[in-house]
Amino acid sequence: MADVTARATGHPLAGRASFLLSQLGAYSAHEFAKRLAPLGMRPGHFGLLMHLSRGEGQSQQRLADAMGIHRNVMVGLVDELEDRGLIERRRHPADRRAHAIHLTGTAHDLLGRAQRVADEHEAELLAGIGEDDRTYLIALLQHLAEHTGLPSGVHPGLNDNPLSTTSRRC
Amino acid sequence: MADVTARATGHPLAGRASFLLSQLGAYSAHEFAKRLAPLGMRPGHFGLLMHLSRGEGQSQQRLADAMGIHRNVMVGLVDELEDRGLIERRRHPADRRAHAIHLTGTAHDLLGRAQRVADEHEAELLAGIGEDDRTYLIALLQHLAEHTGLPSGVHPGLNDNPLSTTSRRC
DNA sequence: TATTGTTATACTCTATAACTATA
DNA sequence: TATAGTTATAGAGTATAACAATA
Repeated sequence: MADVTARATGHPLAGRASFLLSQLGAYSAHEFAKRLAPLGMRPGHFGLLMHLSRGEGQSQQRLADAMGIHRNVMVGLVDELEDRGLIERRRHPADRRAHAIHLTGTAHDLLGRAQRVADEHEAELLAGIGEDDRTYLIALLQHLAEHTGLPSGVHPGLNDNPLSTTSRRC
Repeated sequence: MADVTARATGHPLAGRASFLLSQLGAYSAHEFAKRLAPLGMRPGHFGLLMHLSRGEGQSQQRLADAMGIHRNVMVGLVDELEDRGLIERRRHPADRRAHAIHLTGTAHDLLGRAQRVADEHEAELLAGIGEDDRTYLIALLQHLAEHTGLPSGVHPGLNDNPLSTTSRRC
C-alpha cells in the first residue's frame, strides 16, 4: 500500500469513504455470519457471549443496553443460548424482577472457538495490506467511531442470518 | 491523527478492523438513508439514478446486475422512480422483451441535490480526521475492497428504510 | 409510578417460484 | 430452450404495545 494517488476508478461511489465503509462493513458482517454459522451461532450470540465473558451475572436489560438492542430481542437471544446450554438464567441477588445471566463451561469452550473464527475472519479481511497499514487503519477507524459518537462494542442491526432454513442459497 | 499506539480500549471487539468496519458501515448506511429521506429517496433509488446517470437506456436486468440486486427488486425500484416522474421506461431498440430506462429532467435536478446530501454525509463522517488521513483511509478501503473481490459500486443489503410509515421512531 | 422480563402483533425486506412475451 | 419483466407468496427480522411481577 503506497499508491495513495487519487485514481479514477469507474464508479463515482467507489471514491467515497461513506460508501466504501458501508460496502466493506456489510461484507464483513455477512462474511462473519457465514463463518460463525458452522458453530450454530449468529453474530448476536457471539456478541452476547463476549459481553458476558467480561462480566457475568448481569441482567438482561443491562446486557441489552450494552449491546444496543431492545430487551425484547435479548429475550430471544438468551432463550436460544440457554436452550443450547451455553448460559444460565439465575436469580438476581439484588433484584427479584431480573435474571442474572451466567456462562456455562461449554460456553467458554465455544467462545474460544468463535474467537478463533473471528481471528481468521479478521486476517482474511486484512490480507491485502501490510502490518503497518493494518495498525493505521484500525487507529483511523477507532478515531472515526469515537468522533462519530458510536458506543464502543455496540453493533446496530445486521443480523444477516445464515442459519435460517430458507436463506441458505449463498 | 498521530496516536497509532495500541490503546487498550474497553471492548475487545473495538480493536478489530472487521468489527469497526461493520459498525461504521452500518452507521454510515443508516445515516445516509436518514439524510436522503427528506428528498423522498432511499439509498437504492440514489444508487439507481447514479448508475443511470453513467449510461441511460440500459435494461432493468443490466441495471440489476450492475447494482448487485435481483431483477425482481429492480422492478419495484423502477416502479417507484417512474411514479415520481424521475425515470421513463421506453422501448428497447434491440430487444423487445426489455425496457430502456431513461432519466427525466427532474431526475437530474434531484440527483444533484442528492449528491450534495451525499457530500455532506461524507464530510460529516470524516470530520474527525485531517485531509491526508482521509485520502489515505479511502486508498486503504479501496485496496481492501479490491483485494476482497467486492465489485466496484455494488452495495449488498442495507436498505434501512427510514421512509416507511412505522419505523419513523429514530 | 417505573422497570424487568415476556409475549403477541404488525410491518418491512428478501428470496423463490411461476407466469408472459419475446429471443 | 433461455431470457426480460412482472407478480404472488412465504420467511426472517424488527418495532411496538401490552401484560405480570416487582421495585
